[in-house]
Amino acid sequence: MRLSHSLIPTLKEIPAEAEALSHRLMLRAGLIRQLTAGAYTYLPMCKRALQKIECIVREEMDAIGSQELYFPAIQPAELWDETGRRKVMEEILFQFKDHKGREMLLAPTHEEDIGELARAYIHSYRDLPQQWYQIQIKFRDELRPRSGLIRTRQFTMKDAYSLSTTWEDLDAWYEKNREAYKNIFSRAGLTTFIVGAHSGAMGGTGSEEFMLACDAGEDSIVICDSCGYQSNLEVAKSRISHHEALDVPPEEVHTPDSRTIEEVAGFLKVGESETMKSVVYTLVDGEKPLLVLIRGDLDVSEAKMEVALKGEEYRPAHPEEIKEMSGAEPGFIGPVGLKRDDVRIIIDESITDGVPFVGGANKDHYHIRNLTKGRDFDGEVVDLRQAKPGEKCSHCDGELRVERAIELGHIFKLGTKYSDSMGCMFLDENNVEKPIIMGCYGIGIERIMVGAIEEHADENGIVWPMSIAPYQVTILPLDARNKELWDTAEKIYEKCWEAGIEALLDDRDQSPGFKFKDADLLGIPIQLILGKRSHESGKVEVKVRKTGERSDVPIDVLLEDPQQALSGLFPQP
RNA sequence: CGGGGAGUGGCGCAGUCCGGUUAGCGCGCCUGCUUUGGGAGCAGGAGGCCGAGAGUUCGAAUCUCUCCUCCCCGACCA
Repeated sequence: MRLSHSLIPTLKEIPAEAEALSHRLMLRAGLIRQLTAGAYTYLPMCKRALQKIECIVREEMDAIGSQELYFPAIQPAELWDETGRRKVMEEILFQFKDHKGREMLLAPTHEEDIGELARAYIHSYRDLPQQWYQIQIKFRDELRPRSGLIRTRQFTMKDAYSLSTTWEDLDAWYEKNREAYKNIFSRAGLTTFIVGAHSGAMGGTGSEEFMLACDAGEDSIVICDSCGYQSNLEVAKSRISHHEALDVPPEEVHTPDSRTIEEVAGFLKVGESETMKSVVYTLVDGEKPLLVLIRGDLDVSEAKMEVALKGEEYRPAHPEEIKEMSGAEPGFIGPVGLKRDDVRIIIDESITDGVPFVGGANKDHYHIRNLTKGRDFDGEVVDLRQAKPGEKCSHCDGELRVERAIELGHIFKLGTKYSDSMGCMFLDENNVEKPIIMGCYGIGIERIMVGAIEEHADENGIVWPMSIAPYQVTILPLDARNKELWDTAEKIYEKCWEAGIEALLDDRDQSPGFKFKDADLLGIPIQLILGKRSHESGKVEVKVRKTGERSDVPIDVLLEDPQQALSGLFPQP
């Protein structure tokens, strides 16, 4: 590509809307242009990088025996009514009617299609196992798109689905995909963490995420440097120290207007860790109250809550419901003296037997000192606590640290959730009908690109890993009036393409400084610089973008066999 | 959805509080001349219904109301 006639609109100034590093660089390097919130035009440089990424993903998927197919993005809404997910995912669905008035939607994901396809074609254990995948656009009307391509309303996903007859076979596919993912990310030049994750509404029996540490990420991961434990913060385990058990009688105290933990602890002059937080929810099924108890200085992880409730739906209780359940306003709730006797109580492990805490009295403006679990109240004990940096690792004596991270991929053991709801059955060798056991494996294509920019960029701009670079080489003839030098540049450019090297030629009439700055910003791995001096001595200067290293290569050597002349700078086949 | 911020040529901004010639600056763009190893210089030029609508006024980018859009934090996020 010749830069003189290219759509690579680089910017000297940083557009005001961009904060994330990758977002700023993508705008400055002319990769993307925003059309509306969460929807970007992918300009040529961006499109090329994405295509490279897709190729890598495709190769690795094919290598594990996964078959590529392609589902429609437009879907009949009934398909989504079948699994109930039209309702569940309502907020993020783009819905519309076709010209006949039929209700349609743009697919935010494709499990329904997999189910529909599997039940149509898979009938026997002889058909299994199989894995299907696609690289497809997804539409999600995100509540808040953000940070350039990190969270958008339409994006490209590679989603794969394994179909197995047994749980052991699911494990095998899960492992194969896990390995393929490692290959994909390392080939794309990314350093990823594999962390235990929350399966969320996807259901299933286990899941892991592939994360890239970066400030612009939306997730937090917990890392223990001494034993290597890694987890998504929302499900991370940690150890905390507990206060001593004491046998002191409960005592009601007047705590006027002290509602929050901070106010209560301050009023009674005790530490927040000596108080107990009571959070009230309503279980949607049956509208029953749920009381969650946790130490005052700690927070509940919603993800752990979902796990504890095994997917049972819940919502924060309304103030009237709280009043009705406890007899007191929010702020004075506790486990003792509740109005209703059908309150389900779940207790975080931070509330240990025998340790006295200050908790709500279920009476306005009163709390109770020395509430003690096992003596005054009890309930199901589960781990609900969100880990914090500085806490002890649950596996060793190390200290946990927390880093921001971006989720690049997620692998799930789905199990039979969709097979059950959509009737995806097969007959086994004993003529017994069984549900297909599924796995599901996703990768955000754009996020690989964003991750590569985030991980490798320096103060001068993007630094593409060779494997996903839009072009491998950029040629910079510095003196537009020097006809001979210009011709050499043209020849090198032609030769590169003949040799299978994707080259960019900066044939614009610009100053050397301008070309250098632009080349660095664009981040093409190799720069071939043709200046007057080196040209006169028959040489081209080769600059490696990543390291800044420079070396000279004779022009005739380069023209003879560019691949050979630049070998060492290209990844080995 | 809660909180905060912003909409003025392609990009970055000033002007708005306190209404008043022709809306200004830098970058980019066009023409010419000079320049050519880290975003060149000079000269000339093109490009704007100041987010939309309604109102107040002799007069609105500026004041009032309504709406729309975008960004950031949070909530949410198979």
